[in-house]
Amino acid sequence: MSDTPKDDLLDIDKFLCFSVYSAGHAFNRVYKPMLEALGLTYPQYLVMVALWQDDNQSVRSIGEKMYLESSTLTPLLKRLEANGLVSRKRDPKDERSVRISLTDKGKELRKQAEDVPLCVFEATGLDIETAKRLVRDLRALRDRLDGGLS
Amino acid sequence: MSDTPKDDLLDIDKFLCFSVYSAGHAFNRVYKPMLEALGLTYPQYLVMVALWQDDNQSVRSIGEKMYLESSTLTPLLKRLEANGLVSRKRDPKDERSVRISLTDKGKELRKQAEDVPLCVFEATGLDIETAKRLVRDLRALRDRLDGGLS
DNA sequence: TGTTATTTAATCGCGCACGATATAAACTTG
DNA sequence: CAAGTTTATATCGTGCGCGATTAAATAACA
Repeated sequence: MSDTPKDDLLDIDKFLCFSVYSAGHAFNRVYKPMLEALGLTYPQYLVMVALWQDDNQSVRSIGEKMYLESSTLTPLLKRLEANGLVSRKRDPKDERSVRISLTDKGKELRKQAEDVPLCVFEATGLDIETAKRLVRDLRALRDRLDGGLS
Repeated sequence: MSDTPKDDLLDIDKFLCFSVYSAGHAFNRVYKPMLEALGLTYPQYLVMVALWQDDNQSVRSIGEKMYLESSTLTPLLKRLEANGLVSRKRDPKDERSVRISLTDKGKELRKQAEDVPLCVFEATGLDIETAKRLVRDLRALRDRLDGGLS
């Protein structure tokens, strides 16, 4: 009633960016205790999922899928390497790129991480349809936001 | 066809956490160049918005609204203080708490930041109804995720 | 061919974000 | 009022996340 269209816009925008921001932190808080048992952080877990889906990727390929820069990934991957989960080798066919492969230990971890997604999904309290719609909306949002920059 | 209900669940969950994660980064990327002109980072901007709405808050109060710990806010607020945007003073009525107040410069900045929200909203490419629904869903999601921990 | 331009990672500095811990003020009990 | 507890902020260490820069390898082309 008291809102002008402009106030409405400003409010929505403020809370949209913030609702994404704080929901991201909330996810982190839920994942953290579960992943601690696996010796992974939340971003490390996401990288491992990408590798479980598609092993032996270049840093560049992982970066494109995760929307992360090499300045973020290089140290993260070195930590995964130090924990014995992945190996980092220069590609013989193109020495500029580094290929990331799962070690046996890294492949093993997949089994131990098997029930994490379901636990998190239950923590969201969402039904499948709402979750699907949220995923669709957020991916479209991200692509719009990123698209405007390129 | 090939998806069992379980696969379905796992996929949705994986992408829900990731879609929030990557949308958060995308927002950051859109805000960054706009806020650079104001000398603010994205989290600093959110704190300033909280103060523009309600001046002279305690660190604790800001932390509750932002879902951030004092270990995050203290250095952030010191940077805002160093930039002359806020003042930090112990509350005489309770010397444990620190009250954060906007300086004149901090109040001035509000005008310069006035058109940021609309620019960002336009970058989202969303209509008001979709944005409102997203905000509602994400806040509910965050509260569910956080609620399970307490 | 040799020179230039592009691509790919790595490095560095800064600013979050949080858990664990510390410290000091305020409250609670006996 | 003294001793122990709870509260509010600060400090420290670790790990992202990114822009700017660097270095090395490859591609492009005159």
